[in-house]
Amino acid sequence: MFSKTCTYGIKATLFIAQKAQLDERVSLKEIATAIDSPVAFTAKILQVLAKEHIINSIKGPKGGFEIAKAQLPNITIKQVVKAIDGDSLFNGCALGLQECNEKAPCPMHDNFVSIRDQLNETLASSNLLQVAADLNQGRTVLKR
Amino acid sequence: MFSKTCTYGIKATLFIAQKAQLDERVSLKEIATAIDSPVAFTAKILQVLAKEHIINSIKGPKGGFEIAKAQLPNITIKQVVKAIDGDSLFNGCALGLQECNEKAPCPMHDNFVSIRDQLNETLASSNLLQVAADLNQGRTVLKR
DNA sequence: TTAATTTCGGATAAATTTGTCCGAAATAAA
DNA sequence: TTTATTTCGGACAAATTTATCCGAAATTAA
Repeated sequence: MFSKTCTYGIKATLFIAQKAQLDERVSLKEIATAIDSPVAFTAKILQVLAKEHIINSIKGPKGGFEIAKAQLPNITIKQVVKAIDGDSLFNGCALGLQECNEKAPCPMHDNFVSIRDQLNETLASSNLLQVAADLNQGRTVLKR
Repeated sequence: MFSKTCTYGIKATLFIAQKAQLDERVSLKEIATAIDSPVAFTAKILQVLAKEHIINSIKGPKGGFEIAKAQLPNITIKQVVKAIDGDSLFNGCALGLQECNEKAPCPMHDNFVSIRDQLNETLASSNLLQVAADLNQGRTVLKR
C-alpha cells in the first residue's frame, strides 16, 4: 500500500503532531526513537516533509521539528502520502497502465473506483489534530 | 498498491483467462507480448502462479499455459494478489507495525477498516470469467 | 530414436529502494 | 567570538526488487 519510506514519514509526522499539541518541539533523534526508524534515513524524509511545508524545521541548538498548533486540523494524511509516494495511489492505474481511462479502461478500472473513493475519503478526512489526540490519550501507538 | 511483479501476474492471469474462454492455450511469448512485459521475468511469475494452482503449465511443443474453463468463475483477483504479494495488503498494518490490533492499534487502524473491507470485497468478488468476458468483448484492455 | 519446441530452475546482473557517513551551514548560548 | 548543537545535503553502500541468460527437463511429432 505505502512504501516503507512513506510509513516512516507518516509516523514521524504523527509524532511531531502529537508533541505539537503539547507545544513541544522534537529533535531528529527523538523522532527516530519514538517511531523506531533509522536516524539518518529519517532525516532525509523529514527534509522532504519540510520542503512540502507539512512540518517546520529549525536548525541549531534547541532546534528540531514542529508543526504550528493551529495547522494541525488542516493537515491530512493524504497530504503526507502525496508528498512522499506521489499521487499514483490516488490516481494511477492499479495495473500500471500509462493510459487507463473510461474510454480504454484496464480490466480492474471499474472495480477500483470504490476502493479509490474509500482511500480518498478516508485519508483526506483524517487530520493531524484528531490523530494526535488519540496518541496523547494513549489510545493508539507508533511502534511495536 | 500492488508490486510491479503482481501487476504482471494479474495481467498474465487475465490474458490466459481471456483465451481460456475461447478454449485456447497460450505460450509464454504470447503472454509477454499481450501484456507488454519482460519475457524471462514473466516466466518466473507464471511458475509461481502454476505452483499455486491458479494456472496450468504444459511443457513441450504445443505447450503453454491455460486455465480450465470451468474454473474461471471460481478464481478471484484476490487469490492472484495473495499468491504473489502475500496477504499483507489484506491483513498487515498500514504503517508496518508488527503488532497492531484492537488492543494496541496504530493511529491509522480504525481508518483503514473501511479501506480494507472495500479491498477485500472488491477483489474477492471479481472472478476471472467476468473479467475475461469484458476483455473478449473489447470493453477493456491489458496494455498501453 | 531423433529433433524441435516449450517450460523449469538456478546463477547472475541491473535498477530501485532503503540506509549510512560525514562535512557544511545555521543558530543558540557561553 | 567561540563553542556546542542541530539540521542540510551530497556521496556512498546495502538490501530488495526487477530483469536476463542459459542449460536441463519434458513432451510432441517426424
